[in-house]
Amino acid sequence: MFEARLVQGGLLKKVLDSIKDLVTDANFDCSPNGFSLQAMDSSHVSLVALLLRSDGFDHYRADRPISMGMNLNNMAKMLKCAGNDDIITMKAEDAGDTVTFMFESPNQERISDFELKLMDIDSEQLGIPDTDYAATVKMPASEFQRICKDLASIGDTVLISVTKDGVKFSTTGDIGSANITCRQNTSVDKPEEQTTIELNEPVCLSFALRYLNSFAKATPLSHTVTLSMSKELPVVVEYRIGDLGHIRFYLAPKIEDEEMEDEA
Amino acid sequence: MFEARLVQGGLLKKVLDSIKDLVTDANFDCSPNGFSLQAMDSSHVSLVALLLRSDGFDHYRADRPISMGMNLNNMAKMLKCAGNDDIITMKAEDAGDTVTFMFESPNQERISDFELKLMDIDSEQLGIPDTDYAATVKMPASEFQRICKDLASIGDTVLISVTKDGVKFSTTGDIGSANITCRQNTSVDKPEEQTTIELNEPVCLSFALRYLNSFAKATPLSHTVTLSMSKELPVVVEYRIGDLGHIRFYLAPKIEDEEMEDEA
DNA sequence: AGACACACTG
DNA sequence: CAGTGTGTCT
Repeated sequence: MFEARLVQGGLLKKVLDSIKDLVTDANFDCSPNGFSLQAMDSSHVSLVALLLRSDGFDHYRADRPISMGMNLNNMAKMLKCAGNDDIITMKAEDAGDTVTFMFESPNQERISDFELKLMDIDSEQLGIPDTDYAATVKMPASEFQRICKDLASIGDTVLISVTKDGVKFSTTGDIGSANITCRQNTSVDKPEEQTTIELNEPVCLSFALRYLNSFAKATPLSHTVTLSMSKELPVVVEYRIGDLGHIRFYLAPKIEDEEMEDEA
Repeated sequence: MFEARLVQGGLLKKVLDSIKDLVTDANFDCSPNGFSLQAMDSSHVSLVALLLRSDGFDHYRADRPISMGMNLNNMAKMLKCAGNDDIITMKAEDAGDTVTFMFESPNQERISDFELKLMDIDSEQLGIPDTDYAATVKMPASEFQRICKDLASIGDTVLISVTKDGVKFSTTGDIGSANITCRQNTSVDKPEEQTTIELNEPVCLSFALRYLNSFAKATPLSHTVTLSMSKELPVVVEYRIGDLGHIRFYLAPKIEDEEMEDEA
């Protein structure tokens, strides 16, 4: 038996909106630790890892670990039927083939329950090592989203260069080129408006803007985003979800040779 | 000679927006009692009945009853040319083949008139008996609209069950199933946010969500909607239009056998 | 011309 | 919070 109650149901709605365009089907793992998901995007290029910790829920019970395979578009469709301030409860039997979403309006006048059919999904759970990164940039999520959107109108690849002073996003395309530099600023009043850089070693990596723009759909979840990078390793784009957990996106950098392949 | 002046011209715009997708051509009846329309939708499944009482207009004159056949899409197109707070006056000669819509901006700075060609339309005027219903549900129109929209994303038929405690909307589809229950609440401060149930006998009827969603286009006309139901009889979905009249939609329930036909 | 994003109002 | 209306971008 699995049961999880989240008073801030709107968070779950936003979580699904942020990954349903990237991943079509995925297994949610319900364990005593929490409610989590790890999946490759449908083109098998990037990886999404979601964790909602059990202690972040208002009630949580997972008698034994179960895995629930869902079509994320269908799940999102059902969650759209919840109000943004509804309380959402998920329930599933250990051996059942459905999951139930219960929505309670804040005043309890309206109670809905939606039953979604589960599906069997092959999934390779990758072990993701907890690395120390050469550079970690923390910046306002909306600013990162804006930059990725703007640069995508010029080119399709962004070169991210981090030095101790700041982070530079560069692209080149048919019509010209662009560089956007964000300087470190710890001086701003509000922490969520700060851009901070932790640097062990300067890094300089290229990524496909198309995926970064997909990741940026998680912007409504958090004021800030964290980019963690090391040479030749996938970037980690992380959005914290209140005190509930986080969603992390992984994307391998483009290598020069690969860029040529893309053009072909 | 027919002439009717409505200071709240926006109401007429909304009325047309709410029926033009359901009914393409219809006769408006202009009589001393008021301005009314009764028509089947284009697939001959549901029925629309509109009544705007003469005393709700700011000026009203109908020397003798006339019937004006119009293409509702064309009429709606013309009304779109009126501002939402324009004063609208309709005029027609007894034997003419056109109707004139006059729009006056609130400050009288702009006066337009649009002439629409009338057409001959066959119409069978059905007598609608004034029944006592087994159950009448009054609820916020926006909530009804939301429920019909949400459920249509899951299934195509809704089962409406009314008991003295509340009204339950249920559907089933390929991806799963859903139930939304609204409890009676007369305690809320504002009457337009209340859900109230008048019950002689519990009822349980199925309807095609497609039509209910068309009916719900009338939501901008009123804060509340009334659903009147009796076993095996068409549901009446009524929106009051200020103190001007009402618009009523009728839809026959699905019978089990009919549902099977739909699948074929 | 249509769709999306933003800002505003109920 | 949600719907509407506007403005912008594709």
